[in-house]
Amino acid sequence: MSRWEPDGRGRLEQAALALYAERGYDNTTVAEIAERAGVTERTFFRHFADKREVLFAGAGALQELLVSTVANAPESLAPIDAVAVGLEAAGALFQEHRATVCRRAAIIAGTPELRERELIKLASLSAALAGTLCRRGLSGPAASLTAEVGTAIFRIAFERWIADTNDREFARLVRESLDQLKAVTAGE
Amino acid sequence: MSRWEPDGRGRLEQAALALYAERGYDNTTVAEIAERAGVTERTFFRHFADKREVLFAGAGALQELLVSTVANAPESLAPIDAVAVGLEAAGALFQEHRATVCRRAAIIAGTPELRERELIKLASLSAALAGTLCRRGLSGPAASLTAEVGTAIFRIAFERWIADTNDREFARLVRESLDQLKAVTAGE
DNA sequence: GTCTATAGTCCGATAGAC
DNA sequence: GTCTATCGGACTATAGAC
Repeated sequence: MSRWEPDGRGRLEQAALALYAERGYDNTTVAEIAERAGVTERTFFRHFADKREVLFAGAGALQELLVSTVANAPESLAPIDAVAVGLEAAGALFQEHRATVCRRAAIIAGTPELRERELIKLASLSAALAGTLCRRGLSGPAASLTAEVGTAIFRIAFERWIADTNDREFARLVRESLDQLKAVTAGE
Repeated sequence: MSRWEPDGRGRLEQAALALYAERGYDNTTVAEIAERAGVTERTFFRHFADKREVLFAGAGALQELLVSTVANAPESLAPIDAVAVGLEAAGALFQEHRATVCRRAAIIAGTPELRERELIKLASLSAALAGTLCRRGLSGPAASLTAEVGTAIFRIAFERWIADTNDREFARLVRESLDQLKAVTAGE
């Protein structure tokens, strides 16, 4: 039996998500989140660098899964297709938590500050991806471009997955977006 | 003769750029910027929504130029090539202010907070571009994808333009990146 | 766990330009 | 008179320092 309830970090994440959804991000103070989680304000800032970061706790795992999947994809796959395989694998991470992921997405979409944070997470994803592609033998500029295109596909597939009422699989939306991309860039 | 020196806004922009470069973004307060510009802190916040925005005053003009160029590009051009033409035109906006643009880029690159803001400006660019492409008759998803790819090319061409010691033309770097993109997505 | 700097908001007042 | 730019000061919350 410990002095504190366990998993303060997890409770902070839940409290934040709930409060942001209830009354909006701007109308929620860190003090309120901490109170609902049963910890002090100070504890919040020990777990999360700032008020936004609490919504992006899972980003690291997503990035790791994506990168390792791409790194281990068959050599025979073209770089862009290796990336697609990685995106499909990453998609599986939130495929089962659809309700929570959607709530979270709605909060982010309605708050410019949070959109900024989301975009820099995606930029970090893109940089990590580019590094992995380099290690697969792609030249620097080509790797950056492929990674950027990969995250663009991720963004758009995710958007469609959220909006989709038919609950189609994320992996399928990735494939569709990739095909469309190939069509769009095939010009000349 | 007016009560105040004219163009307080412009002076604030210059003061901010200078101070951010001298002592870093984090070590500069809004009060200091205002003081150097000869206005009060309050005036700063009437011109700029926050401390970051002062570095992105020109973003609106860039976006307008890009969008109108794409909107007026020949119908015969494939969407992705119309976007490329727009990017080249946008590039001309900073081609002549190389020194200032580079200083600004260096400050942004070294400050995560500013990178976030830059990314959301690019996202706004992408959204505006997608709208224009829709008006050119492209379907929604294809327009979003093309716009995302277009801003990816912009990002990478800009990066290379900044790093380039040979002072190659921005337009040329856009073309090179586009060609590379076509090669990278041509797989299968 | 407390203390503090600073970002950013809100109220109102003032003075010139048109 | 209306419109727009300025200033003054008090106020809250974030975030970092001690």
